[in-house]
Amino acid sequence: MLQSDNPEFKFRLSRLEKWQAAGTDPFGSRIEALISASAARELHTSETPHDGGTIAKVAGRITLLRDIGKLIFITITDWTGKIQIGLAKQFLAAHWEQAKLLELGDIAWFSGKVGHTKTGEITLWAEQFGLACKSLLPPPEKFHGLADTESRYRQRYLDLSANSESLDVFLTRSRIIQSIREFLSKRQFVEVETPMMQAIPGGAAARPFMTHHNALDIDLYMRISPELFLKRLLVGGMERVYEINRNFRNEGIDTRHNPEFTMMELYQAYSDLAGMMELTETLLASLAEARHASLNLPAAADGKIKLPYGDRLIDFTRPFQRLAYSELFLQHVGVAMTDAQAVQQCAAQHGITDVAKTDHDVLVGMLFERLAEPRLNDLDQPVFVYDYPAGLCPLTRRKTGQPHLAERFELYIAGMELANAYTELNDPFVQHETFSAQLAGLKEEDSMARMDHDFVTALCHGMPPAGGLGIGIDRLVMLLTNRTSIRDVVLFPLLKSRGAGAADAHASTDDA
RNA sequence: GAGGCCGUAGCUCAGCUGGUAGAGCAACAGACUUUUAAUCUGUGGGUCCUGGGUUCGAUCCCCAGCGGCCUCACCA
Repeated sequence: MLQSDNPEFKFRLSRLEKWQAAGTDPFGSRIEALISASAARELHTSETPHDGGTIAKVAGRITLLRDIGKLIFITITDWTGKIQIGLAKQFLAAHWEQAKLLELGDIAWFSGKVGHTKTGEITLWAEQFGLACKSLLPPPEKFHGLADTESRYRQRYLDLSANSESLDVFLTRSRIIQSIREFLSKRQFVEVETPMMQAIPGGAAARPFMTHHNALDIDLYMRISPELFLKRLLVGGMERVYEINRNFRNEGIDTRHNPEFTMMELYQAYSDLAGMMELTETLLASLAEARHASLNLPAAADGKIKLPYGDRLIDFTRPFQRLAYSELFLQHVGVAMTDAQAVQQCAAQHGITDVAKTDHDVLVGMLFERLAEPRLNDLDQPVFVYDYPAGLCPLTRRKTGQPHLAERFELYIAGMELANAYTELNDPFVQHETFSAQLAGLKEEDSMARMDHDFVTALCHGMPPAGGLGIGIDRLVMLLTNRTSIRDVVLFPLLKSRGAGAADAHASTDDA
């Protein structure tokens, strides 16, 4: 049997049987006419008498229970908050026995007048109540909640029900994504879904997950990016498209990387890098402003919108800082990025091997990541880094008159790469060449250049000039909810399995 | 992949120099009609992550493994 060795389970099971003996289904069904805990609290006014005014019916999980004899105070929690329920023997005479059966973790409904206690606590004085669902296992500690990180990730349902901050993060995540959809809808973007299983994993530089289709007997890859499909839609005349969905990258896991992560990618015909910069800045500033307002943070005297992140404040006030890649390179690496000889020398000095055989732009990229990028961590303001070495950007339009540069920016906030945008490459000749040319010193999966003939054919049919943008949604949520680990904003982050039989996510609660 | 830290009751955590484990909450029995993490009295509850080793004796020391967190490497 389930949990047959667990004494706690057995005690709760005996309570369940008492409910059944009284004619109550312990795993009940639909409940009508409910209002939320916060709505019920709002029914209370300064004129409301102690023993209550308006009748309300609420339901939720019992998170606190104080039985003081002929009176029981229960705090129930739903996803809008908490409300105290008062159960008095004198008002519930016939059902008092059942009131005494309620215990922590049970889900129950109560209806009665909303009043308050002598200490002023808003209280629904129950006239009727019922069990909605019996809980057979004890909830986490009522005061400290569930603190063990591993349990919080493996048994997220306990984290959500015991830790209100965690629930708040995920409700906020949903609101953020909804705001993004509304923002893009106002700008006439349409949302689409493109394949997550792809024959050629394109659009980014990352190792893909492989899978296999049995009936067709073909290997497929989980997508690392939707880019090449979204751009095909531009060719087809869908002038403003976006997708918010998962990408999969078979790489290391840390506080900023989960193997599956959510990305928003959009493409806008007849726009360009500058258009993407304006869109990004407007979108992020408005999201930050909304978050700032919902946190009830005091308005700064200078009108700036600052949100706490870790041990600092990030200033989302427009305009964001803009720094040219070449200037950052010169400043932090110490040589001009166009000076091939100096770059080689410098690379060798920093322990990079095979300098002579490695492509110039790749060396520049390595030095930049090593010496310049870390300095962006120190900034308390979002910063657009723009005009990347062309060799690193095989899907990006070259800068007019400066073919060694690509019209690309990356947006860094608090040391995280949050967004990446291009003026899209629509020249099929250049695209064919960058797909073909393996940059010296790079493995194929690191180069972003995998030949996709159909994509080149699409470009031959003509893709309007366009701007493209990708925003890491998980990281954005991290920033806006002040979480420094991506696992705190992904509902079910990938963890190692706990081994056959005993034990994965449900080790402590599954069949004995 | 490397290094550091961690794993003790359902939950949150103590545990000294190596001498077979404690608290709070939760549970169980009882008292209590205005509590706020209610309070009070009493009771039960342990594969000290797993497997080896050292030792008269290991939660503690050593080795290996499993899992988690952090830093780094790779990446977004």
